[in-house]
Amino acid sequence: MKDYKSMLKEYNLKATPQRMYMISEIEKSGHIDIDNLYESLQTFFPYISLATVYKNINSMVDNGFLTEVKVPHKKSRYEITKESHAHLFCKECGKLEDIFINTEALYNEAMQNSNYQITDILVTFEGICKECQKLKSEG
Amino acid sequence: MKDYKSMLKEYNLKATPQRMYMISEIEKSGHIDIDNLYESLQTFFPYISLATVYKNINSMVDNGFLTEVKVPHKKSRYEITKESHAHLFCKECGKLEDIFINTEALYNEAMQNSNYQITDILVTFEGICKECQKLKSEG
DNA sequence: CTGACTGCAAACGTTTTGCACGGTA
DNA sequence: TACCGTGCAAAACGTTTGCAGTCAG
Repeated sequence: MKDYKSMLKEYNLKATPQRMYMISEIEKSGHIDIDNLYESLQTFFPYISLATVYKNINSMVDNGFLTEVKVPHKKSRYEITKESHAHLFCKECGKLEDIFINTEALYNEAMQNSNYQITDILVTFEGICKECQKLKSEG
Repeated sequence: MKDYKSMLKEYNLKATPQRMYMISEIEKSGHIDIDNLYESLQTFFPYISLATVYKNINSMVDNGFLTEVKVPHKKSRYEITKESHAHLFCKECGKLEDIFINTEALYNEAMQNSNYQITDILVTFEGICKECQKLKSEG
């Protein structure tokens, strides 16, 4: 298992087996929602409580170790906090992927056209992924 | 009152007083969440049910008359569907505003760097609005 | 050893549903 | 008149809380 212990310690969280497995699952899937996370945890921890999953997700989000990603028409998903990036969301299969784009122009445009002091830019591209395009064309 | 009747008819919805007032409130505020909408409806319809507000919001969203806007750490807000635009969100006071930006470059970048067929781009700028900046500096 | 974490059950807030009545078209 | 929309109450969800026992540091 990766060095999840020190990752947690860095964020002042105790390294319990449940938490370490949560992190490994989130890392593996990239983005995961509560229900899928709970389900996959159950194979390792048959008696784990949904409340525990919520509590851990909340504390990890609160101290910045995880980031919540709101998705159109779906439950929120969680990812390990990393450098600023955008998301690709497939509205056919619900898949969510990272995409790194340059938001400097956006930032400048928004700063010029508003009187906000902008601190973050959230970008989600909605569309159809390659696999779903193929499925549709094969019909 | 504006021509809310024909707006609703266009979307195959019956023009009830409750719905027309809902639309006028959403239009007036730009973006509104369920609770505030319910509250403002009560001054006109003291016996209106929250369930009615939900049912109407859902049917209007379902057929595209309204659009749901997900906001960080807040309940969703609803706006009358209009041409593509981005949002400014003040994380101090929670205000949400429209901002029109050019997303062509973004679109091109995402099309080139992914194999998605992109249909929509959701952009939210998070920051601090002018009024809250002032309040903070006066602090 | 102590405080933090876990699992369970209950509580809570939000949203949806079923139904009888009333209003729109 | 027929059907859709309304209000009410109850149900269904999703999430949080309180508590007693356990574990990580």
